[in-house]
Amino acid sequence: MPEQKKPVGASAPRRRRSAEVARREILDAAQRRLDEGGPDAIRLQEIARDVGIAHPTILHHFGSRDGLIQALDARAIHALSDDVSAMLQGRRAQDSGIELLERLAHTMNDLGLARLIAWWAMREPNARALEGIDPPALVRNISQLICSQIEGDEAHSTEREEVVSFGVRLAVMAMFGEALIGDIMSPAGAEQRDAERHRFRAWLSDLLVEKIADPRDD
Amino acid sequence: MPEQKKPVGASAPRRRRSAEVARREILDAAQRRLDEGGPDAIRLQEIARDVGIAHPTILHHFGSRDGLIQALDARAIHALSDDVSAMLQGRRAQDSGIELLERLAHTMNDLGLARLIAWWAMREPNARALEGIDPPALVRNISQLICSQIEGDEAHSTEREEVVSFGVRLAVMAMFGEALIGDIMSPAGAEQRDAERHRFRAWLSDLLVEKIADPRDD
DNA sequence: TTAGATATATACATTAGTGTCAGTAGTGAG
DNA sequence: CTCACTACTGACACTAATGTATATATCTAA
Repeated sequence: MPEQKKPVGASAPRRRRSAEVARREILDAAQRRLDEGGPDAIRLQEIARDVGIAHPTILHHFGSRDGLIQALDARAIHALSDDVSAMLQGRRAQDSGIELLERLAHTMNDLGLARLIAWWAMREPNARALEGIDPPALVRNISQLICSQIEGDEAHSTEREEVVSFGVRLAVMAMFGEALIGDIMSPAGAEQRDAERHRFRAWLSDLLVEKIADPRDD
Repeated sequence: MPEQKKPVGASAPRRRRSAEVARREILDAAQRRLDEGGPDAIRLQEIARDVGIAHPTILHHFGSRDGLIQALDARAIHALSDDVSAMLQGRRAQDSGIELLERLAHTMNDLGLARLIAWWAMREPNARALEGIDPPALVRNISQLICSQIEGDEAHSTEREEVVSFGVRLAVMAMFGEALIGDIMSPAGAEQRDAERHRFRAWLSDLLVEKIADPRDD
């Protein structure tokens, strides 16, 4: 009798997710791997183990490793874009300082966006847009919104708009940098880390609001 | 007759470098690969081809791929450390603003330090020191120097020193961020890129000098 | 010139990771 | 209940990258 090829003992009971859920779980696991071990840690077999599936299942859902990475990029970018849209909608001038910074920091840190963007930027040093989203346009939108809030819809000069856009970009870069290397540079212990970060953001927020609100140049 | 195992045709004339030179050339090539294609592009065979050697030669000099990467890290970190030391030596209060920023930007961009640090931070999310160098201590040194320059060696308060250290860290994070994602966020075309960056740095420098020099808190 | 040291080369072994294939098992619709 | 659909699996093929073993060429020093 030929040894049975099929059942082979009792394989683990199979759990069947909807395609959507499966994709989400896989992406979450991949994100976790990226956060914890860097780009090299994104390995189909390990991700599959995390999720509790076999690695060909990942290929079934994403086509290839590259497809998975692209989906990872796309998800993060759209999360950020939605975030920004929400900001643009909930337009309140007063709380814009610290709250915007905290929100940005949250997206960069907790959602792992900073790492993802950094990795992406390393892979594609010359890219100008990602997933159909145009970062300069986002920056410009935010800048113009802030301009109009400050000056009450008056026409603002080009120089002024550039300064505001500098401020926006500084905020983004700072939160990006903080997410990636903030811990390394901070002298604070693990307990005071959060408090110190908050103080830093408050300080930065003050700095930006002050400099941008006062149209004092030079 | 057994086919000859030895000479096999005329192989390319062999160039012999000193170990030091060989190591440097290999590291340079690896750095270039990292800059252009990200971490995944660091492959022994390709690096070897760039240098014009066989890949086992790299292993001869660095022991393993990991050894090469560690050497890459070490070189960059020490370059940065030396840079900082030089700053601390050439202590002039006046030009400290824009020149320090430009110098930082140069190290981050042209020497590829930003990419290397980003990659390193992604691989070792929980590291506190690298290659025996303690970033918080560097930050503190610079902060104290700036403090004493401003206040003429008076005793400065702890709060004040924190503010200054915030400024230093903001500068580092901003230049780090600019090196990695500055191009993506900038609306400027390739020609005006440099000019715009310079304006941005000048603006940031003003911002920092202004805020830090004036001990006006709240 | 010779001898030792070592930088470098060729050829090969090994492994790890992606991708393929053919079959299995949940699930929902009729 | 049956059937079609597809998420899922195990086994395997393939590739590419690291690392090893051993030989050779080139430099320095005596």
